[in-house]
Amino acid sequence: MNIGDAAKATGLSSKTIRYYESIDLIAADRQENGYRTYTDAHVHKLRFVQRARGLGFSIDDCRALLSLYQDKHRASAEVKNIAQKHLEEIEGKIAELQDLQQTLSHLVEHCAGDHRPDCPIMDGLSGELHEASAKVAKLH
Amino acid sequence: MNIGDAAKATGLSSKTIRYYESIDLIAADRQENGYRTYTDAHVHKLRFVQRARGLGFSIDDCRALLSLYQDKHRASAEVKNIAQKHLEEIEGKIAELQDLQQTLSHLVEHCAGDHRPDCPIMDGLSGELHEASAKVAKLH
DNA sequence: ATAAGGCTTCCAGTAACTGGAGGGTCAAGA
DNA sequence: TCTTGACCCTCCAGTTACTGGAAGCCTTAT
Repeated sequence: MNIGDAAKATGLSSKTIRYYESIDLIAADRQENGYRTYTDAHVHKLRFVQRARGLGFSIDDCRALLSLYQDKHRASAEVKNIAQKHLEEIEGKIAELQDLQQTLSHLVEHCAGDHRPDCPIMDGLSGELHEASAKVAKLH
Repeated sequence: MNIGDAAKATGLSSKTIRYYESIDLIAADRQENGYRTYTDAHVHKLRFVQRARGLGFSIDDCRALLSLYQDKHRASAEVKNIAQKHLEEIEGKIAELQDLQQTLSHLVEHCAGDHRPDCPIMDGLSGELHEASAKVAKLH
């Protein structure tokens, strides 16, 4: 199977597959003409990484997960540990974004959005943001 | 005021302030010895950008906001438009992350995390993820 | 005189690709 | 047989918003 077929089979782009090889994540065999060749085993690994990336795991996490994937004697605790950390990062990011969302939506709601220059968003950005946030915080 | 003092006054690092100058975001005056000089007006602009960045606005958004900040005849609609778009992006990201969080926490909860190799997380990554997601979706 | 600190510029690296240039390879149709 | 189009190859640059570090000047205090 050439790289284009592997790409179709995995949902990754050829570029991305070459990139993964360049960072020693997933190696491919080569034909005489220099073309990369992919077996079913290669495709399974690529799909594995594609799914892990889709869940937001970093390439480094993928590297670790891939090595556990191929380790018959792995402890599920190692896998869980990686996933748990990633989950906590995601939860942290959600909390951060929700904070921003609170502050921003408050500002946006109070902006007339017309031809006049007066603007609570600008007021917030030019120095009254903490006060605004404090007000929002009080409401909850 | 030298760059170090401007840094302390704004909460930005000297490096970052120099970077903002290098991308033509906020220019500084120069002394005879080549040192940058900052006035109160400079510091206000720097703080403005620092707050906007803190709310997650991109540098390009900051550029636009800064120009509106200095425009006495701006229409608040322009500001609101930028903020609204940004807010929508944030809400989109929150939704994405919550999706990941659902799927991941489901997988993590069902992993024993012991010495044995059996692992629902690995199962998910190696091909049963969609089924797992579907199950999670059904629960809600 | 020298040492400590602050200032300067410039280069490289970060994460994970993506786009594009320039150029081989292969199979099918005229 | 030639050519066309669809592949494939490598290498370089660009993306975001900085951050770290090297090499070297300026200033102030001891």
